[in-house]
Amino acid sequence: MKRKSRDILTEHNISITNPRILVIEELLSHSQPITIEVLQKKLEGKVAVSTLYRVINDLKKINLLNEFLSPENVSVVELNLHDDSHHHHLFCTSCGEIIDIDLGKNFEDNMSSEINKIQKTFDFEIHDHTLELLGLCSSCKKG
Amino acid sequence: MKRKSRDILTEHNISITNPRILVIEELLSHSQPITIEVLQKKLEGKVAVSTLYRVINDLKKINLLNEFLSPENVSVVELNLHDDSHHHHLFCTSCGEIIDIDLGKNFEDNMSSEINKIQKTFDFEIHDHTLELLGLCSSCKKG
DNA sequence: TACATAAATGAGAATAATTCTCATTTATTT
DNA sequence: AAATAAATGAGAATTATTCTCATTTATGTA
Repeated sequence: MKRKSRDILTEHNISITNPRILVIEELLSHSQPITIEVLQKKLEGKVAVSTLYRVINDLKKINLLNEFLSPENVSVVELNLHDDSHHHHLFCTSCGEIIDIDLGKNFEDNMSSEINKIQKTFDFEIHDHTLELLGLCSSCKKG
Repeated sequence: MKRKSRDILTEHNISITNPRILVIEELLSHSQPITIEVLQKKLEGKVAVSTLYRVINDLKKINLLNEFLSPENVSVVELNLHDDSHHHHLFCTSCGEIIDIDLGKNFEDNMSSEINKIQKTFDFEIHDHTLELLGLCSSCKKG
């Protein structure tokens, strides 16, 4: 894990420091996005809070990390190891779980043509889009 | 305008106060969403900052106002006069302009069926979705 | 219309998340 | 291994938002 974290930093051409390794290791050990609050707790005593924020910004700059907001406006981060970063999020509004999802190719194509129409209507040049789905996860909808 | 603002408050069954009237008037005079910062400037000297936030929360509670975040995480508000609040946003990432958009019925239908698939795949119960488009508005894409 | 009660306001203090500062430590390059 | 550049830690500063509480305003009732 430490090795992998180092390799990631090397590949991205930024210097290898302990805080960066620790942050990446922590994110690697999660398969899903986590809030900054949780990340902070996990690194308590190992990485200063100011450094944590700095590392997050450093990793964002080289596009190794995505940051976005949950429906309650809480900052959430996730590693973006491969450059196929285009995906969407599914939020459980009860427990806060967040799941990365991909949409079917058909649907993404559909969306592209819809976006084309909108570009023309509003004379915009659209570069990106986000789609987020909100609801209850399987355990919360039962409970 | 003042009359209309009063009527809106009456319809929604909350007490009619000056700060509420002023906030609603200000929002009525804008056809598009505006940031809290701008709203604050416009009401400077007329409504205390703490009251502004309180009024925003009051109006949100009765679903008369929507609040959301721009791509730069700036809070943006808009009146929601009719209950057909389902729409999406188009952001200019250069000047910050925000436009309300509706998607074609076909496309929304398409989205519904995609969402159905996702509900099954992840065993979620999806209640809502947001779609935001980011790009350059007609003047920014030229300049 | 006036009174009593409940609700809303203003001003500034408190809080929370994030960024900044700067002296010290750690990486990188040679 | 030394010199230079970059990153870090600790806490101060900043910003947006919420909270507190004494005062003002609105509402319901007689």
